[in-house]
Amino acid sequence: MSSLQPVRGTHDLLPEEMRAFRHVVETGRGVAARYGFAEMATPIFEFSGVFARTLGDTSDIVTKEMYTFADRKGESLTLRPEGTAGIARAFISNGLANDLPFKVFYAGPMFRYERPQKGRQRQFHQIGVELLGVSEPQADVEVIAAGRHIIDALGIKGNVTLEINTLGDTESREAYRGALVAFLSGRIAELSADSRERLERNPLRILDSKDEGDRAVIADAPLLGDFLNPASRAFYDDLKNGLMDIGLDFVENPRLVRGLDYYGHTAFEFTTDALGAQGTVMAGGRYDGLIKTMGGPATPGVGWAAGVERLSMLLAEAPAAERPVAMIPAGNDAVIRREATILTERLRRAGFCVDLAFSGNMGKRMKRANKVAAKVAVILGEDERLARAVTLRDLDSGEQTTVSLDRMEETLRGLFAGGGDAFGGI
RNA sequence: GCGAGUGUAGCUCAGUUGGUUAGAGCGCCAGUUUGUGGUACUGGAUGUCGUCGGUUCGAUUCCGAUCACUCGCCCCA
Repeated sequence: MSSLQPVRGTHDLLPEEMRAFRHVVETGRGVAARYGFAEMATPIFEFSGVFARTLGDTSDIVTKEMYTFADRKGESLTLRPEGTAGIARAFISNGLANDLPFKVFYAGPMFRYERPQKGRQRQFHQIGVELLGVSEPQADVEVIAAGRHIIDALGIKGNVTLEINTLGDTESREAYRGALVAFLSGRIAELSADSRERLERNPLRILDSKDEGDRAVIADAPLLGDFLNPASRAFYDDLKNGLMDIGLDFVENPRLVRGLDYYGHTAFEFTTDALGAQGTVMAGGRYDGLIKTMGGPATPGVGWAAGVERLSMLLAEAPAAERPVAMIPAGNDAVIRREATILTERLRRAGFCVDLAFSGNMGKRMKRANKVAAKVAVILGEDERLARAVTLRDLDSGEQTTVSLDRMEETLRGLFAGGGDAFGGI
């Protein structure tokens, strides 16, 4: 094993893995486009304030997981830990509030200084959508439907469940927060050390604790549902009805909360039991206060992000690479080699994916053709050259025939189209 | 950040109760077949036994540290 290691929590994407990875991103991009989300990209680093202010200073991401550094001018920059803040910043920077709704899809690397585990890396990749400018719950329904559609289109292994909850509007949430803190303070002795700390910082998160003692206490805790004001309750009901109208199954999870401070109303997660502790595959919610908090015009928003690595690990089957044509010069004669290069380029210009065997005897070159899963071998030797022809061998059936050069592309297309009698009429 | 486990060939793993030349399967390379692949057969190469240090006559094996990964917590995608 080499001493040249990649940085902790980072990984190389070798071609085979990359195919699965790209399939996830391309499927996401394609499905999102059907829902009207146009792709955009923001820089992978921003001024640190973009994240520090928007994610909230109680979130773990801001308090201990950011890759922050000073550039040569002493400016504090941060590698983006998630995508929404950058999109929101771009939305404001570019004055996009005049053209609502604003619907975007994005894909790219994110960075968090965390302890790596399966499905949890320091550099990972997300795809995500954001829908800004619509305060009606139909927007939430559309965003969630796009997410479900992508997961279905990918053919994810195992069961992926949609869990939803409402955090209510600010008024409801503050009322609940007060009640919850009062309740938990009364039973603080029963709480885990982690949760005691969270009581001040982010009490809602205690609801999500995996500690058994905590869970016993939480079972008796007041429910957020009982603190929703009429508007918040109506919003949540509309969301649920909207999901049911289009046949999206969901499970209500009153303990589902969000780690980031900017969320309100809708919170949702798509989870699987196939990834151990990292079961969340896609998550999001509504963030009506975010744009204003960042200094932009008050604009509601809703969106989600999904982990590309997590999704690609769950891919039922990664798409196979395209089957090439193998160009096989017979022998090492300089004239044949030149001719092979010319024909290879000609086929590529004609749209074929061509693997040119550079060296070795014929057997070796054929083996290579087999290894790259070529569909057809184009054999070019002295006989063919003199006849201004090539021999085409179907590597699946073993049938081969010699065709004149001006029929090469046509015959190849026939073979790729799967026509059994592609050699017919030659 | 906390607790635990693992680290031997490109991959999956066996092994040495501390002893001189470290193994298998898969893969890779070559040959049987110098104008024909997949199957089969034959042969071959490859390791600072993660890294550094300690104990020892001697360490891949024992001890310590360190790095990486894995599992749980935390957090989240």
